[in-house]
Amino acid sequence: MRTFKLEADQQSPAQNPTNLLAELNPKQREAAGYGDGPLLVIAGAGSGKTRVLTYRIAWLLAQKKAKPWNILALTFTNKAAAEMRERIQKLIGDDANKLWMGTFHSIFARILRMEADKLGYTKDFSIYDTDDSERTIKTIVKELNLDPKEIKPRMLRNRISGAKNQMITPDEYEDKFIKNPLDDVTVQVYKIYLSRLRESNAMDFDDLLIKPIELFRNHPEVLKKYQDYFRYLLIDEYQDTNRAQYMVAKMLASEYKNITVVGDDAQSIYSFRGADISNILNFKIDYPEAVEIPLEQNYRSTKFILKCADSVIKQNKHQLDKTLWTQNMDGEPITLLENFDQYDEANRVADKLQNQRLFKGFSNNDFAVLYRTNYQSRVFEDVFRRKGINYQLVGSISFYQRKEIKDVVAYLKLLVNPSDEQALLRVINEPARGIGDKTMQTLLMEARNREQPVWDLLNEIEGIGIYKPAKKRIREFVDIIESCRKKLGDESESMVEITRDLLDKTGYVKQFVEENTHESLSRRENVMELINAISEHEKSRPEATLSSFLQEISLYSDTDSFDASKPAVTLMTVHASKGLEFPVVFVAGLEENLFPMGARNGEESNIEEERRLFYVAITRAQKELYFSYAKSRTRFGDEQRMIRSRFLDEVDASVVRTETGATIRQGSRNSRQSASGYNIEYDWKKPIATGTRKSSINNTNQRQQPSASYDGVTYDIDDPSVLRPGIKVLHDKFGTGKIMAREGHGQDTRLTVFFQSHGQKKLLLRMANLKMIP
DNA sequence: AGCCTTCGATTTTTT
DNA sequence: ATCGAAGGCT
Repeated sequence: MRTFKLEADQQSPAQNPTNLLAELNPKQREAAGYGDGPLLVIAGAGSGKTRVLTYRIAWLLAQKKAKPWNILALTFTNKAAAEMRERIQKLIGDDANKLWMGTFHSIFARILRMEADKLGYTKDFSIYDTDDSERTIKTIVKELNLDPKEIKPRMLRNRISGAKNQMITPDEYEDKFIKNPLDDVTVQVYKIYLSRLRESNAMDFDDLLIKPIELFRNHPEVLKKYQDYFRYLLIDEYQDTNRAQYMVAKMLASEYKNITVVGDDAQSIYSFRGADISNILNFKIDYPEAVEIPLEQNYRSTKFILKCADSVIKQNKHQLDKTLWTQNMDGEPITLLENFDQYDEANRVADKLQNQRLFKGFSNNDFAVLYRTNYQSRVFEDVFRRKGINYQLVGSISFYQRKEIKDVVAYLKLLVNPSDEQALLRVINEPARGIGDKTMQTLLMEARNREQPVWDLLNEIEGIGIYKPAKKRIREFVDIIESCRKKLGDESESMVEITRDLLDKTGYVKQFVEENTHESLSRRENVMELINAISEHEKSRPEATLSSFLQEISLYSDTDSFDASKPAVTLMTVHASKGLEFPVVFVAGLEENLFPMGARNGEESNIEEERRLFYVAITRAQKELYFSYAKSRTRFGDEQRMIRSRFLDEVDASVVRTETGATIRQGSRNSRQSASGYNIEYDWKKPIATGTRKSSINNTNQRQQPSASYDGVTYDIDDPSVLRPGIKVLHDKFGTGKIMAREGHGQDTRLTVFFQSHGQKKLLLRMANLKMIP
């Protein structure tokens, strides 16, 4: 948002470097134009953090302090990196393409590719995602004759990943942590897992951060090379770095100490994957000469939204004290939507949103619906589809996690990296070609005994005791892979052609065509889409290889696909929304055990992180903010009563209203309920802005068409889902009445209403033309 | 070996 | 409610 405007617009900053920082506020300018040495920028939500980073980079270049390739900027998502690069490009032009800018994972994957031989890897190493890691661990658990049902591979993976993140080796784990049999198993599996990865020429996500440290430690000359190369190091979202990221950054910066970190402790929401908030808190201890610059002016949100956010974060005990302020307007109060169930919730949000679009000139891409867990998106998708509201779903079931995509990718990984055992196991019998479980188990055992990669064994299966027909099939399989692999080195063969050839020979796509179901055809479509992606990668860069494609997609996340310019409502998790902003935000599912989640037995640290997450959600909003919760929700297939989130009791009640204008003051769900169980005690002294507007519209209607036997205030129903048992309504013919029951959804909603003068009536909502009475 | 049925978990959040 | 995995049957 450009709230700030100085005279800078008269001249493009790129044309006149001295004016480059003119459009920043004094604090921002101080940060962006800071000279050499460590710099800590504590940037509150919406305070122009990205702006500072982009201008700082542009400034460094303009001052000729560094060439573009001497600057390394690390972000948390590819999307953030791409956006920053784009912004810098606008300031300085195409030199922006030469900057080293990307996620920790992608940048270090690149470096590891270049230095792979020093670590005993080839540059074509595979990257294992969480799923690959878990499968590898499951294989190990089985080999140890343990029951994967008892010893859950997922749990082991979490433990091992946790250890790796904190850079605890198996030996150290053994020394420090063995207290029970489970720890024992963990160490055992951990050790085998590490060697299995190495044998497979594969790295998991954690390795991409740890291996550079190993590299730099064992090869000081390599470290020196990169220290000299990356003269300026900038790190975004520093509060979410884990131990390994912290270490690698420290190593790179130790020579010149030109390290700028930007972060906000209030927005630390990734501790579950090892993020360590003390990294940012201790920055000044690591670099005593560091200068700290706080950015506290918010340019994003209204005063009300900011006040709300502030009241939330103030509940946290372990939080740096800071207060954001803004010159923006007060704005509208925040509205709380109270709903029956998740369908009611989605419908209500949809109606509100359409209303806002109609009456306030918002468009679809001004809206975001944020929720705690991905599965909540389903209902919204359903309802939005039915109502014809365009939406874009961010995250959730990732394209690259679909089975058919993972299969094809595994084929490609196997081509590029023959040692990739996980890929081999995945595709050797996909589609089914008669190489079954028994055969593979035998081969795996034999491979372990001979300490040989399984793939090597496939070429010499003669002496191994396996089912005869399987041998022939294995030979056929090996032939296919090797014939395709040969083409890899051939300049005249395009990546797309090789892939097509592979899919042709293996019959992978044919199976979908033959099956000819809705499902299988969609799978086929997905595979075609993957081929498109390969084609595009191939065209994008002359030096592109299958290997570079695979590495790129391994680190691609679906949040990267978010497109702010799409004319669609955005649906995503709060986590995915970090760093983004929307004019109108709906925070859905504000219920105990959902948001906050996992708050059993009062683990305070956990709750504090949930609260920070809530804070992140609130601070995404620029102009209007809605909270919503459902009293009942279907989870695991059955209905559950939900209690509204404690967060709703914590927010500053002076800036939040229910849509009928009631306060949401604390304790209302215990002491202020009507007999029907709904809060119908209103505070009309402070009607919310939208309510006032609605009632004035309603008043004009009333004048044209006086209602039966009632002359009090009535309210138009802009959203039918407020009509619930206990609510008083006015009917044109029957006069005043009280809703007794409600059934059906949408167009079909029927209400049972008891009218004082006409008795009980059943009405079809869309025909009844009801008004609401306070 | 491959299909079919049953059973169980799944719903944190992500590179 | 929906999905994948394990186990039993052909």
